[in-house]
Amino acid sequence: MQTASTKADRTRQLIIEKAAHLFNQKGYAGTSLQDIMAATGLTKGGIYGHFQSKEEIALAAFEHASGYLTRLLADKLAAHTSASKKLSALLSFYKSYLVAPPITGGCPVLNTAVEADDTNPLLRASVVKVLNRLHKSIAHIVRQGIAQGEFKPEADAERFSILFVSMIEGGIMVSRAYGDTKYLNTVLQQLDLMIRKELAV
Amino acid sequence: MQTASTKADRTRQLIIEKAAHLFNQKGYAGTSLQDIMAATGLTKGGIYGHFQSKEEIALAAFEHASGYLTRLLADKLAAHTSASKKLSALLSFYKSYLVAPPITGGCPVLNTAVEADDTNPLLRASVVKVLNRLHKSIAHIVRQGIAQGEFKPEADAERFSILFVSMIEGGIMVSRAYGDTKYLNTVLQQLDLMIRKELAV
DNA sequence: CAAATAAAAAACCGATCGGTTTATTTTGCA
DNA sequence: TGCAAAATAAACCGATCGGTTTTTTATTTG
Repeated sequence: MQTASTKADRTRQLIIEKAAHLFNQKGYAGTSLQDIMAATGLTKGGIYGHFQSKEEIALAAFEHASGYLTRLLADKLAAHTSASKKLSALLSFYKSYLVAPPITGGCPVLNTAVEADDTNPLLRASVVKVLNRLHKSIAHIVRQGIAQGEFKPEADAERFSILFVSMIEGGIMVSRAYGDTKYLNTVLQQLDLMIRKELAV
Repeated sequence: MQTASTKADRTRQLIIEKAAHLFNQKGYAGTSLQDIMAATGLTKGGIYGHFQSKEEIALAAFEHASGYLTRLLADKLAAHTSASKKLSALLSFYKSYLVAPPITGGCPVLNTAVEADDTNPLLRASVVKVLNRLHKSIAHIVRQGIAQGEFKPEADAERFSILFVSMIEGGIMVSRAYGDTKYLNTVLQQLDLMIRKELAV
């Protein structure tokens, strides 16, 4: 089974990657076809040969960005077997998030959720899917930690994953608004404390 | 000293109020002059007699929205003298935030911060001002609680206010993405726990 | 290497963008 | 109540919006 990387496939991928950065920085409404044309070096005809609408590009771009981050994250997790080390790996992943963002413009989930919640049902649905995956994987780590005897049996996995995601996204928003990593760092530090005090036996 | 409420003043206020809801729901880039015209019943000429640009409207609208929320919040605080009751009042304020949002479209600080952080320095600066006021007032409550003997002397006021704001904003984002108050409620519950376990003597 | 096919450029489309100018209406005050 | 001033409507502006059609150029593949 070959990758069948035709010119079209590569061009489509180029559009998605460039658009992902643009949408993440300037938002869906704030990014124009002209922006995407300039970033890819293509004309409208070239772009619309691969996509039917701007929204289709945005959807593909968000799925690319979130998929990429999810893969990065999964790699960090795979490096450890201990549940608390997995959670620590997540924290260090987000610690480097702002200083060297994998996708320019902050967290695509946060950005897309905030813009799309009232205006774009398809994008919102895509955000919910990603959030579900994230929650599921964090809750799974906690349950695994309980099963392995690392975490207290009465630890609430769902509850912890909700706090984990909310706190990090909130910290990213505040830190980006200030242009100062201090806020996210404080949140990450608190999460580390919660892991050691509330989860660990 | 009379309010000097001329027709112009009232019209300007109408534009600001209608625009605040529009910008908060659809964002700055996603809101057009046409939208504001439809919401106010004015034509472009009528609007541009009061403002010089769309950005000026957005700035005034954000300051109106955040000022309004700040005042609502200050009222809740003024009803109590105990520091822990003040913090609880803040929690219950945000608990009713999603079910009956004072400004349609969620939290203006969150929405504006996410959209403006990379694109609009003036709006971003205005967001930072509001965040600073919020942090200052929460930290002040904690310090007051320490002085009144309600809270532990070693409690870290700055740190708590960072966690407070980040957690709530993160919870709002997640709950709005899902269309389910559960996530914000979990965060608020955790904050209540932190107040009783980490701050209270 | 040539024919068939796919991809991209170029030109074009109506609608809408933010913003301005000019006329008209409404307001407030003497 | 009438008149100046303020407020708004109406018409207009060039630029840009997202999207389509047509033509040219690359890329396949037999």
